[in-house]
Order: sequence, then C-alpha cells, then structure tokens
Amino acid sequence: MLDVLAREYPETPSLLSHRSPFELLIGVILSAQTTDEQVNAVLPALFSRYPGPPELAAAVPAEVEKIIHSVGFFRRKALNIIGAAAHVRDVQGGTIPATMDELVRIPGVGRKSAGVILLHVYDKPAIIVDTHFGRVVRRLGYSDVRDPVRLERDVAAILPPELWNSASMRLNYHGRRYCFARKPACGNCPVAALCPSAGTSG
DNA sequence: ATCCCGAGGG
DNA sequence: CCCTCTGGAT
Repeated sequence: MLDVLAREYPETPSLLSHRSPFELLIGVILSAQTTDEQVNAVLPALFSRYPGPPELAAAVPAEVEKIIHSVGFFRRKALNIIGAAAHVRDVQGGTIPATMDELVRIPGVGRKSAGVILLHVYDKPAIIVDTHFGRVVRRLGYSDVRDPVRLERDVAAILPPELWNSASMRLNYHGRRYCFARKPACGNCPVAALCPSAGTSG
C-alpha cells in the first residue's frame, strides 16, 4: 500500500525548490519547526544582505537574528546558518556536499534536512523520515519503531529506490493533511479502509 | 493550557 | 533515553 500512496498522491511542490543550492541549504535550516511560507517571507531580505557563503559566514549574529526573527528558534538558527556558511566555505570549498554523511556535519542540518537537500539539489533517491512520514508508516503497519534510521531501513526493504522520493513527499503530505498525531481525520482519509489503525488514533 | 514539529546536547 | 528552544494550532 505504501507504493499506492507514493504513486497516487498529488505532487506537493516545495516553495524552496527553485532556489540555488546555497539558498536551499539556508532555507532548509531555517525551515525546521516552521512553515515554508514563514521562511520564504524572510529569505529576500536575508540573501539581499548576505548573497553567498562568504558574506553570511562573516555576519554578525544579532543582525541575522533581526532578519529571521519571525521564523522562531532565531538565536540558534542565526548561529546555525552562519556556521553552515562557514562550513561550506572552509570544509567543502564553497559547494554544498552531495552525501548524507557530509550533509549532517553542517550545523543545523539533521537527517531530515539532509534528505531534502539530496532530493531537491541532487535528485538523489532519499527516504526523508520526518515525524509525519514515520507516523503514517507506523499506523499503516509497515514499521513499529520510532528511530528514524531503523524506520528508514524498514521502508527501504519495501519500496524500490525509484519510489523513495515520491513516497517521502506524499506520505509527508498525507500525514499533514489527514493523519494527524493527536486526532487523525480517518473520515477524510482516502486509505482508511485499508489502514489497520483507522479510528483508533494510535 | 497543552501539543506539535527538527536539531542538538546531556 | 531525557530535555530545550519558538511560534502556531487547537
């Protein structure tokens, strides 16, 4: 059934996907725990003031905090994006790395953000396990673990790599639209009839 | 008032 | 495992 969901759900275009690799990296870091709309609202001012890694790496944190204040977590995010700019400049020669291992060494980039970069910058197959994706997979009965690495292994054993990206995007979309953590909208869910957890809110 | 999300640190 | 950090949703 995971492959059915991966194939038949609507595309959910990322508001960040048309930007340069550097801009996408910074946007992804700012997107943690926030909406793409909130992030997009601050990016023009941010990139106008700090067009690339050298400028952002040299930024004064308090100045960055003012610009990104509305995205939340602004203190750590300001330090993270400045640190990320310094990291790609000093460790990666100014380019955004293309592997999970390298990406997660960038300040503010965890496995979820790294997966988004692999998908949107490099078109690499990636299973992007965020809490929405994991919750849908567990409720459908395809995994029973919380650990993202082990849950990713369970999904990789079921889905061929050519479906990983669409499954990531569409199961995330499904989780956000119907499969709520607290009170899932099973009455509106298109696969409730096939879901072992339908109506149980478990 | 409480929960929800991702990253990072203890 | 535990917890913090913001803002938005309920």
